[in-house]
Amino acid sequence: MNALHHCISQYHPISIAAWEALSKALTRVELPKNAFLVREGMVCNKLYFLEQGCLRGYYNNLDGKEVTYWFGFENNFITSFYSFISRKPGIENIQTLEDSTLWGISFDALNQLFDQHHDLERLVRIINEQYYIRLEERLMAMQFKTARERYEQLLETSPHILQRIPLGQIASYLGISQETLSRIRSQV
Amino acid sequence: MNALHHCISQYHPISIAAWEALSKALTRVELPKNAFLVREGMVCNKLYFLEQGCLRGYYNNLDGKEVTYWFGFENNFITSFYSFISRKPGIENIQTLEDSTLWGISFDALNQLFDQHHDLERLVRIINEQYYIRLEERLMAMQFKTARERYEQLLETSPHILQRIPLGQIASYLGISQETLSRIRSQV
DNA sequence: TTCCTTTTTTGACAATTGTCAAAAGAAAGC
DNA sequence: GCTTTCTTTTGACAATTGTCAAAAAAGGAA
Repeated sequence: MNALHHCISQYHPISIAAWEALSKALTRVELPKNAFLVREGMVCNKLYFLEQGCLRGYYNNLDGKEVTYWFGFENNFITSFYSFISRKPGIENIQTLEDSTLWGISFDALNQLFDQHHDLERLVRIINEQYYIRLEERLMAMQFKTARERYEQLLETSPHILQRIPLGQIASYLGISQETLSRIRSQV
Repeated sequence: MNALHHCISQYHPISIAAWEALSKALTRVELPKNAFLVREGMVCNKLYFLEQGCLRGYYNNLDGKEVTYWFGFENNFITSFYSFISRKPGIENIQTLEDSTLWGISFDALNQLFDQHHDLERLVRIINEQYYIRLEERLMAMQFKTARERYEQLLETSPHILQRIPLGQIASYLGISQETLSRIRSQV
């Protein structure tokens, strides 16, 4: 749980009371490789913090293909955001790509904590904002950069992805076919 | 200011005290068509609510082209999000596309209100979350849909954009060239 | 109205990326 | 070690989209 506390403190420090209440509400989750944390069609009731391992978010496209649009690594917050926020079934699956250790908190427990600890709600607001900025950057890249540029950007900003994730999933994440990504890599 | 109050209440009701404090902190801004609300290289110090009119967010790409990635209409919240949150200069310009009326609040004033009114911070957290979901949907479309599909989706979800915005800017927003969009339109 | 400016469309061609199929390479199990 | 399975690369070709240039259409101002 130290990793979570350290991660939190980089966003916004919270009171000891808030941290203690939060700690009590957390459940430890250990999953082997290729297990599912969230399945499509279900309401996602938990927000997770990933202490160790890695995961991907994907959905099954109409044509039957898996579409990976998201990876999670150590110290990332993980949930099926749309489902968790809207309380409706989501279309996304979240799957471990390695043996993983997470800490989870339920939607209800989190909202109760918000009522009791204003600083905890502030923390979450600030984290949300930072994740929004990241998403915005990704959208910009997707909208205005070529496949090659997106790959080179990934090499710079997240080289660890290349070492931990199969190429086909990275290609999907970049919005290109696996063959195109393979050709881009051979021409650098 | 009624429009703002109504808009807020659809996200999360706030106390009368919070609303009164917020009202006092707001400044009315009226801008003619083609005026700038935010300029690149500046720190954006205000969050706006658009009561009447429409705006676009864009930046100047390396090759000299304007890249439009965002439109705002009535009842939208408007800011240079990265700059407003991180307190650093942004690369984006925000420009009116029609005569517009907005209400603005400064970063400092908003954060002071957060300290005094927990429910106001909750409101902003919830609004942020809804905007995050919208952004996520846009990223999905950009990543996994063809130009034609993205245009048809825009026709369904935001037909008003077509009637108020020049084609070149819509094309940029969809991540395609104006010529391609023109051809897509002629083939429907 | 007429002129001038901006916006949209069209044509020709080039560049990028996708698809299908097969081969090569790497990893995991026995 | 040897299979078996999964992952990555390569080839050939098709489809999509971009670029440049010019024409057509639409909108504003005098």
